Order: sequence, then structure tokens, then C-alpha cells
Amino acid sequence: MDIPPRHSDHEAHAGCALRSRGDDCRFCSVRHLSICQALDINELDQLEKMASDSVYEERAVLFREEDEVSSVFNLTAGVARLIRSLPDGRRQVTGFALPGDFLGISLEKTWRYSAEAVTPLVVCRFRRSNFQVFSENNPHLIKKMHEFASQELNMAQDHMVLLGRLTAEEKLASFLVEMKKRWARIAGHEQGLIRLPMGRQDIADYLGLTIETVSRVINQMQRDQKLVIVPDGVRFVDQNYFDDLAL
Amino acid sequence: MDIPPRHSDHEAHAGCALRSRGDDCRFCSVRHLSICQALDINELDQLEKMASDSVYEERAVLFREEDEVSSVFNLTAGVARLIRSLPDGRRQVTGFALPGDFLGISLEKTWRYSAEAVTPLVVCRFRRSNFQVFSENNPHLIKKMHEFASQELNMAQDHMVLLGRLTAEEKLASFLVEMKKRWARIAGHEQGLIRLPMGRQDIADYLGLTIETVSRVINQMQRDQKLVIVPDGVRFVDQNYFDDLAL
DNA sequence: CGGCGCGTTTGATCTGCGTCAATGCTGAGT
DNA sequence: ACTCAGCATTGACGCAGATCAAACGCGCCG
Repeated sequence: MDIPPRHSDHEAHAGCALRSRGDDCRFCSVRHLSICQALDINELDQLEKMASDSVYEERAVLFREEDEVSSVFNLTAGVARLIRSLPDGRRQVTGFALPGDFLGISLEKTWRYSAEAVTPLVVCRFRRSNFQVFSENNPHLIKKMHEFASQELNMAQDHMVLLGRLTAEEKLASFLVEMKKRWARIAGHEQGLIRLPMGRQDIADYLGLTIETVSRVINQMQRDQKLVIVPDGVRFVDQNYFDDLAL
Repeated sequence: MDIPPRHSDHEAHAGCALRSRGDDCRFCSVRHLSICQALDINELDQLEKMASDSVYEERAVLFREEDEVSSVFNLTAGVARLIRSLPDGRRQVTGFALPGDFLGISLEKTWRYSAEAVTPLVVCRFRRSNFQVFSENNPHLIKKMHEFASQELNMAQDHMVLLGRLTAEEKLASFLVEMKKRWARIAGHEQGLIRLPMGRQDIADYLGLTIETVSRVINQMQRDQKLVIVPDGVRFVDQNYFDDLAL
């Protein structure tokens, strides 16, 4: 049961919490975080002509593993989970996409993972063919994309260490520290709050654990006065504890 | 105790088993596997002027995590392990580099992993600054490098699934199938033999297991007539068993 | 208000793999 | 041939985290 995206090119959601690009790349709230930081005003104008905003509801599927890559996405608001599934239903969440993240940096013809909206989502979408042509004429952009790809590769390698060699407690600490750092880069976050819009099951599938272990470890941390669990996230009480444990 | 590389620009190892580029890129045995496949004869000539072959002994360190990236490498013969270490000594092998693999595709200023020779090694080495200038004037090459980076990202994501969600038996089966496929792409391999030049400890650190578990699982597979252990590797007896288990 | 659905928490028990320890194998050096 | 060093194998045992099962909390809707 896929939920199709609501398209909204020149209407709607102005003033809404989800508004982001607002049909003018110059005012895009994630511009300085995204690959668009490589572009000057003129290039931005060109790119804007190819862009279309899309909104997805919670749980909506942006694309599935094996689907053809017909569009690439710049996430402007919300959180998505990136998933690889095994035939028997086991899942590995390979990452969470936050505002400013780009989906489609790889040159493969088909997606190698699925993407689903964890929260309501706004994306800036491009037809891949258009985007490819545009990028091939913009060396700045190509280089920025390679930088982003390098960055992703590093994060992937970090995550291999986490999955292969850390204990459950270390995994959770690393995850929370990572989320804290990533939210801190993004404007409009409440100081001190680590937002966790994804469910426990997603966290478990990201860390290679079960939902019960995730729950137990987080609640134990709360009992030990290392953090407090609040609606939609946690707050660190003992930052040193986390810095010591995290990868 | 680092073992420094023996340099050999216009001498030595002609006729030796390790000879590969032989100071003429046109005859390089890994050209069609490596990023050099993007280059025509003229470009290859230019690149050759910047290249220098280096040979490393078994266990030699090519570079360490945190080192500055002053050179990038094209592996022409041998096998290297790529390692991330934790402060307390736990290791994660993030990958094995085989002939044709390129080290230094990322644009970061420092290495994020160490590389060590599993077997004696021949590499085609470039000063990073030279290579960077050259690549910026060769769109073909840039694109090929981005392709290689995409490929690596996919492999990293596969590996996350393996580390996070597979059993020890599935991990070993996936590893062996992966090695079989990778050797098959490389000329000069003996049909049917899956070469495993790395030690059990390296395999364990690659799969997020202990050396004892690796040993137990492989030997159990032999007892169950799924494979036979031979010097320097294994041979599949029951290919279906592995295809069913592997990721 | 009450009941229902869904995600989370908590408890009891199990088990796959890690840990610890001993033994075996192979190849290099004397 | 003997010894030693470095890996690999094998066995006994323990534990971190999985599994199974039950209860909890909370928002939603009739």
C-alpha cells in the first residue's frame, strides 16, 4: 500500500512548517547544507527550472530497492529511512536521511535500497536525466557530489565498525551522539534536544539489534541518569558518558 | 615496525610474478579492471609519466588511519586489507583490496583507514596533487572515479546488511561467494579455486566474528561436504548451498 | 467515557557466538 | 632432525543479546 506523493509546484504549504524551498532556491533553508552550496545564483536559477517540490506523508515510499532511478532527491524537510531487506523479511536500515541530504548520488541505474518517510517529508525532486546533463556542465557540482559521496563512504565505514565490533550500549551511545551532531548542523533545532522521530524498530534495524534490546538499553541509561527520555527524543544528562562510549 | 616500500622505477622485477604495469600502462594487466579503463592511449601516456611502481612486502603498511593522503594507489598485484581500529584494539576490516582496486577515491585530506599488505604487493602510485590536476582535466576519469565510488558505496551497504543481520554461517557463505566472484574477474586465477590469502583473523575482523567462530564454521562446512579446504583457499563442492545462504 | 490499536516496555528463558584454554600443524632457523 | 613461532583447530563453558510472552501507555474514534 504505497501512498502516492502529493505534488505541489506553485501552490500550497507556504507558511507551513514543511515549507522549505518555497519555489525559490535562493531562500531554501537547506541550501547551505545540500549539494546546492556548490552553485552560484545563476546556476541556482537554472537548477530551479528543473526542480519540483513533492510532499510525502508519514510511511510513504519514495522508491524501492530495484526500482529504476528516474528521479533524484534533495531532502528539504523531514526524515527518511533507507532500507535494505532480505528475502525472509530481515531488514537493515543503512541510514537516515535528514534535511540537506541527497538521494541518488550513485550512478547506478537502479536503487539499491528503499526510502520511506519516517515523518512527513518535503523533497526537491529532479528528473535524473535532466540532473545528469546539468551536473555534467557544472564541474563545481560534480566535485561537490563526489565530496558528498566520499562523506557517505566514510559514514558507511564508521557504521561497519559499529555493526561489527561495538556492544549494544556502545551502539546506542554512538547513534545518539551521531544524531545530536547531525541535528546540530540543521537550523531550527531545539538546543539540547536530540530528536528521534524514528521508531524503536527503525533504530534497532539501524544498529543491528532487536527492538527489545534498544528499549532496554535506553531505559537503563535513563535509570542510570545518563539521559532523560522526552516526547520525540532524548536529552543527554551525562555528556561525558556518551563521549566515552561512542565510536 | 613499518616495512618501507622498495621503489623500483626503471629496474628490477621484470619477468617476476609481481610485474604488472612494467612501466608501460598499455601492457598493464589490470588496466581493464581499474579506473584506467576510462583513458585512451594518449591520456594513458600522460598518466604514465606521473606513475611510479612500488613494491611492498607482506605485512607492510601502505598508510595509516589519520595519515595525510599524499599518494593514491592503483593496486596491480597482491591483496591488501583495509582496517579501522578502535582505541582498545578492536579491529574492523572494512574491505580487501584486490588487483585493479583503487585506494584514494575519497577527497578527504586524511586516510580514514589503514592499508596493509596481506601478500606481497605491487602498486601503481601517484602523488595525489598530480593525480588531482590530471583528473580535473579528464572528465572521463572523473566520471569513472565517481562510478567506482558508487560501486564501493554499494559494497559498503551490502556489508552493513551482512554485519547487522546475517548469522555466522551466512556471513562465511557470503564472504566466500564474494571472493569467488571477485577473483573470477581477475585474469590468471585457477578455475574453481577460491584464493584466501588473508588469515583467519582478517576474515573474522571482516565479518564481525572471532577467529574461533570462523574456523569452526569453515571446518563444519567441510565436514558437511559443502567445500574442501585446500592450501591458500577453498573449493566449493556444493555451490547451491552457498548460493542459497549468501546475501 | 470506554474500548481498541499500535508502539513500547518489562520479565523470563534460551542460544549463538564469544571467551578461555589446550592442542595441532607447518615452515623457518640451527 | 629438533625447536620454536605463529597460525589454526578443537573443546568446555559463559554471557550478551535474541526470543517468547505479557502488560503498559496513549492517542483516536465511536
